[in-house]
Amino acid sequence: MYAQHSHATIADVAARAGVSTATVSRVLNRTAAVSAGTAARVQQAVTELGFVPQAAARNLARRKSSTLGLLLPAVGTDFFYPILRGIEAAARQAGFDLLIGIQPAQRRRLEPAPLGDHNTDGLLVFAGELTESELKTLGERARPGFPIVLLYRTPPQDSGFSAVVLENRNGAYQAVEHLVTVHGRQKIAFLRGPLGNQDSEQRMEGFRQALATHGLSFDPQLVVAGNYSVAVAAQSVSGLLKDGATFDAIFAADDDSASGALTALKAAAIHVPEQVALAGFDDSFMASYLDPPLTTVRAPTEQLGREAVRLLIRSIHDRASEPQITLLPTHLVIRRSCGCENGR
Amino acid sequence: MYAQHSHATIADVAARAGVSTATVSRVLNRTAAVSAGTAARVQQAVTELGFVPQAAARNLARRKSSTLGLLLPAVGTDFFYPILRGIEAAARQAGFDLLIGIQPAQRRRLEPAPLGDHNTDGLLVFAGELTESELKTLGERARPGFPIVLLYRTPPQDSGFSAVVLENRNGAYQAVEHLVTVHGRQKIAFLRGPLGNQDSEQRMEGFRQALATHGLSFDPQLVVAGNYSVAVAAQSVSGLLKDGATFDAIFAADDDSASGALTALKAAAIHVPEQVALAGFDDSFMASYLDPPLTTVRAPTEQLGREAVRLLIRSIHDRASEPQITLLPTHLVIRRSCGCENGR
DNA sequence: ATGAAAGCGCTAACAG
DNA sequence: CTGTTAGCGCTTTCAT
Repeated sequence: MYAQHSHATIADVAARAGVSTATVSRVLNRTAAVSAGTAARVQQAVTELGFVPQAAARNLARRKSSTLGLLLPAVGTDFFYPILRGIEAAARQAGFDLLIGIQPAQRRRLEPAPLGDHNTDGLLVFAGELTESELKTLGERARPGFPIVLLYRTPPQDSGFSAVVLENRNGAYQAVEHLVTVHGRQKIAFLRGPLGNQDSEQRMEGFRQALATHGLSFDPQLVVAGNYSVAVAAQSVSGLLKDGATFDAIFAADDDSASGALTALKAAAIHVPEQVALAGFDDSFMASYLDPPLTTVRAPTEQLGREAVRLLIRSIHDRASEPQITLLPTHLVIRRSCGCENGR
Repeated sequence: MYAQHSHATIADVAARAGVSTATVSRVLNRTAAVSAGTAARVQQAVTELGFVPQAAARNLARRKSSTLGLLLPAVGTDFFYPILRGIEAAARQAGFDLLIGIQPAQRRRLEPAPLGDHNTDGLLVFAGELTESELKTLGERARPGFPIVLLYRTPPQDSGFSAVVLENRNGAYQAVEHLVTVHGRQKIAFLRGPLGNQDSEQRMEGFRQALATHGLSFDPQLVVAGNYSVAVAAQSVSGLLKDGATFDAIFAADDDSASGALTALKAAAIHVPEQVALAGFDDSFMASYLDPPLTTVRAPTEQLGREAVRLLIRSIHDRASEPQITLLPTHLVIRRSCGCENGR
C-alpha cells in the first residue's frame, strides 16, 4: 500500500552526501557540471542507500512520462513476440518504458483509453482490426499532435500519424511470379486474410499484378478466405477441393493460412508441391518446419518494431517533424513447398 | 517534449465547475460523498475539457504507481501471447497499468532493473531462464516486502515470493500412462526441455513415475534434448533413429518439441501413431493442427496469467499476506497422435 | 560549481 | 457536503 515508504529519496542522498538535492539531481542526470569530488560523494551515497529515482516524481517534474504505449489486438499468435521484442529493446535503449494495452476483441467501441497522453509520451498502435474511423477517434481523443505510430497500416489522410508498413505488393508479386515462371503454374488460388485488412489487400494486388504481367487470367472463384488462421484456411481449401475447383498452386496471404492449406491438401492426398505448389507470406517461426518447408515472403518483423519506435521517439523529441511512413522491404525465401529442390 | 502543455488540469476543471480541486478529485475517485448537483457540474466540466488525470501526478500523490511490471525472457513464441492477454486483462480490470520488460538472452547479469519498486507496485516474473541466485538478487534489490510473483517457477526458500505453477508431474503421468495402458506402448522416449528448467524436470518425473507404476524400466538412452524448440527436437529424434534406437512412443515435454518430433518421424517415413505414438505438453495453439492432431496435456495458460495477477494484487493490497503458491491443474487432451480415433 | 526555492498536477488530511 | 492547505519526490530557474 505504501509502496515507497521505506525508500531513500533524493533528500536522503543529499543529506548523506552533504549537498543539496539540486546537486544530486545534477549528477544523476548530468544536467550541469559538478566538481569531481562532490560527484563522487553523491555517487557513493546513491550506492550506499540503493537510491533509485521514483518515476512518478521525475515524470511529474519533467512534464513527460518517458513511457511509450503499445496498443495490441486481442487476437494473435507467435507473430507478436518478435515485434514486441523489437519494440521493447528499442524503447529501453532510448530510455523509455513500455506500457502495454490489449484491445478486447469483442468491444468495438474503444474504451476511455487506458493508454494515452495522460500516461505516455506517444503511442504505437497495432491497428490490425481498427477501422479508419476508430483510428481517427484515437487521434482526436489525444491532445493535438500527440505522437502516434501505426504498425502495418497506412494512416488516414491528415491524421498526422506516422507508420511503418511492409512492401506487400512487391513481395506477393515475387512469390506469384516465381510460381508462374519457375514452376510453370497457371491456375493459382489465393487465400486471403480478413476482409479490409490492408496487408491482405495489398498482397492480393501483388498477386493479381503478377498474373496480369504473365498473361494469366484472374479467377475470382479461386480467391477464398484464409483469415490469418490455420483452421479457416484448411476449411476453405477443403471447400475448394470439394467444389471441384482446379488449381495447381496456392498463394496464401500469411503462413498460418499456408499451414492450414497444407493440412487440407494432405488430407485430400494431394501432393505438395508436385500437384499443388504452395507459397505463403511472413516467414513466421513455423515456416521452415512445415513439411515440405514453406516457400514464403520474409517480413522483417522485429525490425518493424524497432523502426516504429524510432519514428515514435523522433516525433516525441521533435514535434515539428513531419509524419513519416517507412516502407520495409520484403523478399522471397525459397524452400520446398513451391517445387524448388534447394534450401530448407 | 512538453507533453502536457495543452492539457486541462484538475484546476481547470474545478474553475469551470465552480468548485475546489478537492471536490473534483472526490467525484473523480468516489472518495467521499458529493452532492448530486455538484457532481453533475464537475462531470460536465470533465467531459467538456476532455480531462484525464495525469498518471504521474496521481501516482506521486497517492504514493503508489498503480502499475504492474512484467518481466519476460527474450526467447519465446506463441506461448506468450495467451499469458500476456490474461495478465493484461486482469491488470486492467483491477485498475493497474502494465509495464513490460524483456530480459536480454545474452546478458546473464541483470541490468539495474528497468522495472522495480521505483515505478511499479509489484512484479510478475517469467523466470524461465533465471537461476536461483538471480532470483534472489531480484528480491534483494527491491525494498523488503516488494511484491513479486513468479510464473512457472517455485520460489527460492524464504524469498517471500508468491508463484503460480503447473501440475506438471501429474499431467505428464496421465499422458504417459495413457500411452502405456490404452495403447500398449512399452518403450517410450522422452524429449526433455532445457536442462534445469523446472517444468521440464517435473514432467520428466511424471514420466518416470508412470513407467515405474506400470513396471516399465527407464532407459536414459531414450531421454533426449527437445529444448522447447521444433528444430532441436527434430534433430534429436533423427539422431535417435540414426542410432538405431527402438521406441514405440515419444512423450515430449512441450508441443513445439512434439511438432519437431513429428517432422523427423515423417521424414523417416515412420507412421504416427501406428508405429510411434506421440504426446506433447501445453496444448498450444498449433496442437490441433498438426497431422495427426496432437494428443497433449492442456496447460491453462491464460488462466495462469490471471491468477498471477490476482496473487500479485493481493499482496500489494495486503502486504501482511503470506506468500502463496497456486498449483494449476492440467489434464490430458486426447486427439489422434496417441492412437485414439476420436476427437481432433 | 552549488544552494534555495518554486513548482509539476494531484490527493488527503483537516476544518468548517 | 465542500474548501484550504500541505505535501508526494523530483527538476529547474535564479541567485550567489
